[in-house]
Amino acid sequence: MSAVRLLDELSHAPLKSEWLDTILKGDCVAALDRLPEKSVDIIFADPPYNLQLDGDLHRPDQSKVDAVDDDWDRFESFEAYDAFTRAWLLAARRVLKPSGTIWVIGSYHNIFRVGARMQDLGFWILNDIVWRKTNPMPNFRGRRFQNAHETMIWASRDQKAKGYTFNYEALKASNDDLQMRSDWLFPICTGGERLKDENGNKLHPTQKPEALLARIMMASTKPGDVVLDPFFGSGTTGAVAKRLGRHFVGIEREQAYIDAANERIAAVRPLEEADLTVLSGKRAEPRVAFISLIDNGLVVPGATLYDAKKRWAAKVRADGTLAIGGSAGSIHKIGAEVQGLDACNGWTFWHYERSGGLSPIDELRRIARLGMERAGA
Amino acid sequence: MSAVRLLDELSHAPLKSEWLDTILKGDCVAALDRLPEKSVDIIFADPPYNLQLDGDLHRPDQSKVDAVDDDWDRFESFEAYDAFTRAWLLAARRVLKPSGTIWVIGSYHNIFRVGARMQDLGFWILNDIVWRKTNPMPNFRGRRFQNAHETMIWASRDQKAKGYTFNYEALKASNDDLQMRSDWLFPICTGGERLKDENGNKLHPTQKPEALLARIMMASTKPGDVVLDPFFGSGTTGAVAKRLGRHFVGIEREQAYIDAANERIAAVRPLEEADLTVLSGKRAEPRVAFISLIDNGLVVPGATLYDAKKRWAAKVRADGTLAIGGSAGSIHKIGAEVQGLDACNGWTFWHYERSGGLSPIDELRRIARLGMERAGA
DNA sequence: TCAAGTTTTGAATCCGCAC
DNA sequence: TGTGCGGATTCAAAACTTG
Repeated sequence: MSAVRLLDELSHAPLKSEWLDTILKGDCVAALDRLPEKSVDIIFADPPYNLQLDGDLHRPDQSKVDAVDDDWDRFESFEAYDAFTRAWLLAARRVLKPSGTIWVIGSYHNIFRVGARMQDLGFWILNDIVWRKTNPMPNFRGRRFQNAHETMIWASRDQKAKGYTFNYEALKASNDDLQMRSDWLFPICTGGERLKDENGNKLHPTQKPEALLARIMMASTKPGDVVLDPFFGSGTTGAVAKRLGRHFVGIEREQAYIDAANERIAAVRPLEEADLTVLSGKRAEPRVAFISLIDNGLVVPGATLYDAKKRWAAKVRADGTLAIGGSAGSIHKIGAEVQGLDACNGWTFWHYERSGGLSPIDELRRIARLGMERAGA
Repeated sequence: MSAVRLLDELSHAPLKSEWLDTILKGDCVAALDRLPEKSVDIIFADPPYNLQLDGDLHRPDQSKVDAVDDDWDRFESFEAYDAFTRAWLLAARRVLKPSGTIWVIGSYHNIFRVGARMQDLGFWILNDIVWRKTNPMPNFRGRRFQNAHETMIWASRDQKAKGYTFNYEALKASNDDLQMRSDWLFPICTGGERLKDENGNKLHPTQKPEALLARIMMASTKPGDVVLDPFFGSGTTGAVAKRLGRHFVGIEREQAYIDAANERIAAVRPLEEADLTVLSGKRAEPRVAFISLIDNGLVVPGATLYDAKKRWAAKVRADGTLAIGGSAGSIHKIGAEVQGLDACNGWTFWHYERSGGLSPIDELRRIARLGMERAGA
């Protein structure tokens, strides 16, 4: 693999072959237009999400949330965002080989608009993939569900496109011999992997985890393929491509990001060819919510639960809380309350009645887990 | 809850009040237009997915997969599907209360188009929710990832809409005291829950699991609310609404589905009202003004309040304000000021001296609330 | 040097009533 | 319809501090 080079941002001439494994500086569409048509095997795009944030958000401890308020994420309107999306998708499509595929990541703020534009332009959606975050930011005001995932769209160039790369067998082998599902579980990018600036602050507000890109490339590219990233940012795509023996092309406007990405990629050591076969994903231990026992029919609303000695009896409500006397709350809260303790494991404290007598609801949790494990919860 | 009734499909006159807990037969938009505006609390919509299936799909054992190939799932083009989507969303929006919310479920075939149209019409997305299936159909050809989830969009009527129902505390209590995430795990609808026709075949190709609808209603409705489902199908929404003490309105074109849904809903026994109580948090507690503690004699003018570590001491004045140094104001303002913060909860920050040491004035608020309850305030 | 406790932080469309 | 303000609200993991 050749060294990382930086191309002249002022030129508009078509590029020859020296663009492989380099970062093109400049506007996304202009840079794409300089690349030869049908020249890249896959595209990974992490475009601005158009978050439309309004005012500050504080945590319960009054600290301020460091929001994404960069200029590049501000658009006048949905129409402006749509026009931007259409333009870069069109330019990207020209560059993509007929058998190539494209990945686009987004959140609910933008992904629906992006997906609709992709379909309008003739891209053929193969899957939507959910990146479930192990450690998402909470919802601090308690007014919505915790936004715990992002969505990726995987599409071929058009409906009739054949021969795209999908390493089905390798993915299956890496997933306990089960075919890989459309929901993936990864932590967000933190720790040593997260690039920092000279002040120790995060260099880029939306750096993606390398594991995510590795899964994508292992699934939909072959060694030696060319991966294009039109919103290169901190260069995760380039770092993973180099490590996995793929070529990359990045496009990025900001010099600070380009410099950091070049340095980052230069430090990457490619894997030995023999190690490129299978990369395994991480599994999390399944957590069972009490309400899922109700969902599964293992517990019925209105049922009574007891402690082991039947000193207390509490009623299950449809919302998944327990009620006893005047108070209601989670199985843990109510268990603690009746005992006058600060904390209590409701799973082992509360019991349900069955033929032989009382059994802890933890048994029901075990049963529920059997179903969840199949889903890799 | 009144019995299920079937309304005349030919009439176009506006409906009076007899539409509650009934299924309206006919075209979705025409039926919506007959309902009063701003009359339903939430909408759950499971529109046609526009699957665009092309030819038959066979399992490895050569058996044919029973695909969704009904007429109602066929559209000429994306444009036709968009027009259909826009029309029913617009009609649904008129019927929704200003503080109401809407849920729409779909797959990658249609959800991006639906989501974009929703944004175009002014709906404000609150979350996208991923339904992860424990038992999805495998991908038989091994050319894509196993399509193991569907996506739901939860949105308010418009950006400024306030006061929508979200039972945050109940959801959290039912989930091991962790806030509910945007990825949910449920099995697909099978077994006894799945409606069968006279030949023992599935009655409806896309019957949704009741647990999914129960989670939705427990999250975003109160008992007695009205739930509208403009694509009623086999009536899952009605069955769950009745069981959970909510009203429903269904719209459906096919008589066979209407008949099956009516029969199904008639067999549902509602839960006891006591089991339907929704856990509410501090936000729902009655307001207590700090000065009422003085009125009640729980705090005496001239008393000194401290923070937990006695770093600051402030004096209570007869008008219900706190004074410290040169400044005076509410318990919250002064608490924030001494800490140099923008905001502060004075009830938990300030403490009063008693025999055992310091106690937060929030304790006094609780005592005051008990008095208010006795007085029926 | 290690263990234990504390602080920090991450793509966030994050309030509702009274006046 | 806008403005003011009371006061409610967080999970996982890394980084940092203390013993």
